[in-house]
Amino acid sequence: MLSSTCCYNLIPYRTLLLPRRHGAQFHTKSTARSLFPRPSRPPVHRPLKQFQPPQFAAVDGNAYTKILDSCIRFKLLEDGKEIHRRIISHRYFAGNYSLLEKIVQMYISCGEIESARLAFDDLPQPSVFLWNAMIRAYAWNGPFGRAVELYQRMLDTGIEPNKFTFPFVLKACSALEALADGILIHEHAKKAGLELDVYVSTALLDMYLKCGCLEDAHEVFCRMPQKDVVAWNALVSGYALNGRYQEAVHCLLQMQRTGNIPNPSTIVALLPIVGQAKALIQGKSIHAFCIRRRIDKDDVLVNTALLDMYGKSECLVLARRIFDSMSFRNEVTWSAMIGGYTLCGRMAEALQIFRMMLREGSLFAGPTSLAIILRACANFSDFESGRLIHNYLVKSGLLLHVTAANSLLSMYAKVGTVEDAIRFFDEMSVKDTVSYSAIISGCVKNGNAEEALDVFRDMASSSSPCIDIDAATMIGVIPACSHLAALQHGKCSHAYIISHGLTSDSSVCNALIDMYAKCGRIDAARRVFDTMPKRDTVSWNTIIAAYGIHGLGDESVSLFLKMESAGLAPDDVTFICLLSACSHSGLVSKGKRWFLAMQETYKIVPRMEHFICMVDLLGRGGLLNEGYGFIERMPFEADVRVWGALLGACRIHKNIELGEEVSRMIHKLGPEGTGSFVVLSNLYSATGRFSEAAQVRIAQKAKGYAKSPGCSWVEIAGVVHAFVGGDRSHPQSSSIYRKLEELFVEMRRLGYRADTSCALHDVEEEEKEHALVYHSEKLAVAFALLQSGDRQTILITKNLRVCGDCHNAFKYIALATNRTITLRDANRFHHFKEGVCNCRDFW
DNA sequence: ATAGGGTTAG
Repeated sequence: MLSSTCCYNLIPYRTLLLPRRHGAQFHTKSTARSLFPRPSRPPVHRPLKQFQPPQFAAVDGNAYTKILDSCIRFKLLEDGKEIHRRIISHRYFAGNYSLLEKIVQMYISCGEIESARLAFDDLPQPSVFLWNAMIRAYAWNGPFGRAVELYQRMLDTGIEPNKFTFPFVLKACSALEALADGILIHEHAKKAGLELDVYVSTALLDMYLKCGCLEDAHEVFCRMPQKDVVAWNALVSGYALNGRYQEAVHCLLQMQRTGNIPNPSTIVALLPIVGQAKALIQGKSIHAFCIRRRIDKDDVLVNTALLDMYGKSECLVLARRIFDSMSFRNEVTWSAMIGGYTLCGRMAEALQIFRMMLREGSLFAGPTSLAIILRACANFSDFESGRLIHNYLVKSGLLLHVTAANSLLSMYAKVGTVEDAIRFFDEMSVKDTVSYSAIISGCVKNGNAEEALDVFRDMASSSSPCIDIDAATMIGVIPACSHLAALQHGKCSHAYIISHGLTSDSSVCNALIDMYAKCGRIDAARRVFDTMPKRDTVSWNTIIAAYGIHGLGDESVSLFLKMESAGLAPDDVTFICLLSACSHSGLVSKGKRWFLAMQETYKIVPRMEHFICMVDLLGRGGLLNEGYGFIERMPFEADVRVWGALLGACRIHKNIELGEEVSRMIHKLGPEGTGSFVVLSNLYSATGRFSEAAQVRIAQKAKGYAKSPGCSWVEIAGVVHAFVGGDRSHPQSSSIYRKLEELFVEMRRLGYRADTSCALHDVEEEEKEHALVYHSEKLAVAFALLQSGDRQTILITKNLRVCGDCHNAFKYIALATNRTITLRDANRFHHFKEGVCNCRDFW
């Protein structure tokens, strides 16, 4: 800053020190400034000297002290700096510590923490007051770590902290969630006999709550000599923020019993968790309390919190009533209303409110509101609205806001195409961890796991400080490994998780269990499950499903029973996992019993998915007619997937009459996807009715449904090699085909005969056999045999279900090569060893 | 007071 500007700035002090000419009090910074408007041109013609007494050194410290007081009060930085400069240049003041302390205070009040610190460090012996001021400055503005550091230095210097020091440094600990430091400071406060001071104990309470140590917080609270509403509110909000609904409500009741009346802050702290718990009855009674006490009158915060609570409890009528009755609404109010409609699946109203917000509310929709509306677009696959919001984001410049951009990215990843999402991702000006995580999981959800791993590699090599791989990222990456059955990648992810201390995160472990199971390593999956510190419902569901796809249904059932004794209630997904496990292991009667128990004992209303499992269970077990009757007795109309399960079973058991009947039902519903066409066509082929099979194929083509090509892949030394049927694109194609020919000679010698009923077309036997030879899984296994070491287990993954001939062929391949081969198809695992497969004879 | 990325089943 030029000194001329400083000269000008010095003018006001004189005025300030004079009696109030304007007869006005200076209450705030803004009034102070408005009373002294800056002149439009730099007042170089009014040099400082004009205001200096004839002998500068004769100005005593008192005058500067008074000027500095004004600087502190009105945050006049430039003026303060000038005084600082003068004090430095005149050694006369060098020993005037109180003046130098004022300099530090001045810098703090002007928000110049670094300058304050420099001045502070120059002082030989700062007073306790100044230590406190400096610690407070860090505790309020950050960096919070500095506050703790300074506190430590204070102790090292031999200064006793007082009742002001503790609250400040504790506030910094809260912000850092630095529990260890907090506990140490608690000890110091105890020793200093200040633990029970109102401010210290309130700060301790707050620190423990922010660090999630509710028990310690409660202990501090109990010992507080006077518990005011503020302390009670702190406790309520602590429980609420940590998701402890029961304790929060209990605390509210206790508070009232001891004569403390909840105020708006209490209500606003409590309501979010009431909404989360969907505790509508409690919510209503809180609402009634608000009406009785009239604390909802014209209070935006209380009303918005009430509205949000009703929205989260899916009680839109009451939410809307509050919304309509509010005379003043802010952005949060509108967003909460939109969020409520979104949660209940009412897109039209959600969008309507959003438009109203822009039109009537004369509000600018901020990043948070847009995140909510974009989530609505994603949930309802409303791509068009999403694009409109994209426009709005571009126009308003909010696209530069990472949160808003990430919401948009996630919308594209969920409802758009992977290409759109990737294009948008590449164009994002700022990317952070969330952006990367969103695109990775988006790719996986759209079936492009390879792309996901590519993005992850980019992410890992990025040097940006905003990008660090966290638990949520890994939860996106691990399923990519599961999809590809890329065990090496999965193991690397596991290593990363261990080395970065993420093993305590249940969701990460759940993803790992799933990954190991889908990569054929049920043993490793179980080890993760057994060693994880805390198992939630998803953990149990995952391990039950894991044994299910390995055909170990009995283990699934016994885990289900263990889940109960571990004190976790099974949910609807648990039963889907359990029933499909029974189905894959042929445990028909057990499955039936659990389906009944689910409704009677566990009071779970079966969803479409449960019926799919049951039809699959009955159908695979050969009880085709029972399956048909089961569908007819369903309480709601069966969808394509339920009939598809039965059709699949008809194919396995070669029941053509029922198959036709079922396919008629499917066509009545209108085919979704291509599955039913393929299954029906294969059913005809399997029973030798090739012309019908061909007709189905033609009908499928005519209606524009393409069959997704069968594809198999295998991971060799960390690289995934993929094959489609008859593939000759692989660089080692010729040796693969040669290997396959060799294998066939040996397999035929052992008794293998091609099962041509699986071939799709009405062609000569020999030609059919030829088509079967080059099914993708056979190519993959030939390649794997060429590449992998002698005794290694081979894992092949296929996107569709394995055909009967390949299933049979794999038994002979395992026998001929004396290997264990695992084949994971769209449905389950097949382990081939010494000429047999662990799965029951469904083919 | 609203709040971006996340695991299981079919």
